Amino acid sequence: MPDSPAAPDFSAQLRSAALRVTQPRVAVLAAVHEHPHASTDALIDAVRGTLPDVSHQAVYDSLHTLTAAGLVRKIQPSGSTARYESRIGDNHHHVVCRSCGAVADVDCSTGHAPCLTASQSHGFVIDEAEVIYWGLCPQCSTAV
Amino acid sequence: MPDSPAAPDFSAQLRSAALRVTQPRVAVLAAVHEHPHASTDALIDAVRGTLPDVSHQAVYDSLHTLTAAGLVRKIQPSGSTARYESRIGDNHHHVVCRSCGAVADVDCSTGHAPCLTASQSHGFVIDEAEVIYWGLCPQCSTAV
DNA sequence: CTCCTTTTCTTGAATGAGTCAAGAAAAGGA
DNA sequence: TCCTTTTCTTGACTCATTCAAGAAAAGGAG
Repeated sequence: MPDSPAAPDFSAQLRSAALRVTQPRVAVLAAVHEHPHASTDALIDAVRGTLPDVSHQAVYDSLHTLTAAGLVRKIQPSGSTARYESRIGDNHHHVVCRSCGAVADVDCSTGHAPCLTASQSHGFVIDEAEVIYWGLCPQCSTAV
Repeated sequence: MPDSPAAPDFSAQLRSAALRVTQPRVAVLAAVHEHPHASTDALIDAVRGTLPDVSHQAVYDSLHTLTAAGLVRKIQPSGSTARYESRIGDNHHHVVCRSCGAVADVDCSTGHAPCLTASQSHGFVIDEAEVIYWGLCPQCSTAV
């Protein structure tokens, strides 16, 4: 009996990724969905909202596992601790505020796996192009 | 009397940036030029090659100062510690090996401040687009 | 050239995100 | 329901980076 029809079925996501369904993992997955771009610390707090006694380690482990399984994506702009998001597989990018660290999503404008074409690859086999736009968020740029 | 005509004049660079010319700073600047994309740790070692008794703190301070002055650029791909390079002001990007962490430069292919155009800026005032290409370096991709 | 003020460097301790490790508990197939 | 494997808890630990206080060096003034 699904109690929240609108919410994605996290258990099913875990199962289809061949992962065991555990309370911490479901809670972490839910937290990442609820708080896009949240830091590990913020996620630990969020998870403890529903599961008061999870260890930080369980959250770290879950995040690693979920990231490895591709259910969650880890981003880590310079000067920031690790952040996670649930929007995956659509090759989108991020804008990061230099002042407050706020993060927002940006779709890939150029259309076709755009930035994936490096001018010289130096023999590297490239599989992903990560783009981070740096600047100031509305609040910080207004606060002169 | 310049003893190394080919080498950039680091003292002059410091002076024109209105920074005091100190041995640690000159040595750090030289080390960054000699070892592009080196980690802080590697730079500390390099600097101690010429200045055996510098404290790690002096190197950290110098790197901060030089970065703030724009004489050096800091890059920090996910999962890596801080790295520094002396190639600045030409808006180039990087390829990073997922396996060994090797870094190489990539010029901006699209020509005109390319990636600087985000599709939706969410009200952010964007001043820089940072691109990191992820993949495997020649050695790591060959070592099957 | 010498003095004085300011900036920078040394030394040593502290912070904090993230990891490691051993045993206890939970998941899920037999 | 039992058993094996995976995952979680607990608690210690690592390592890049930062903080802080005093000592030393830089460089302009005289």
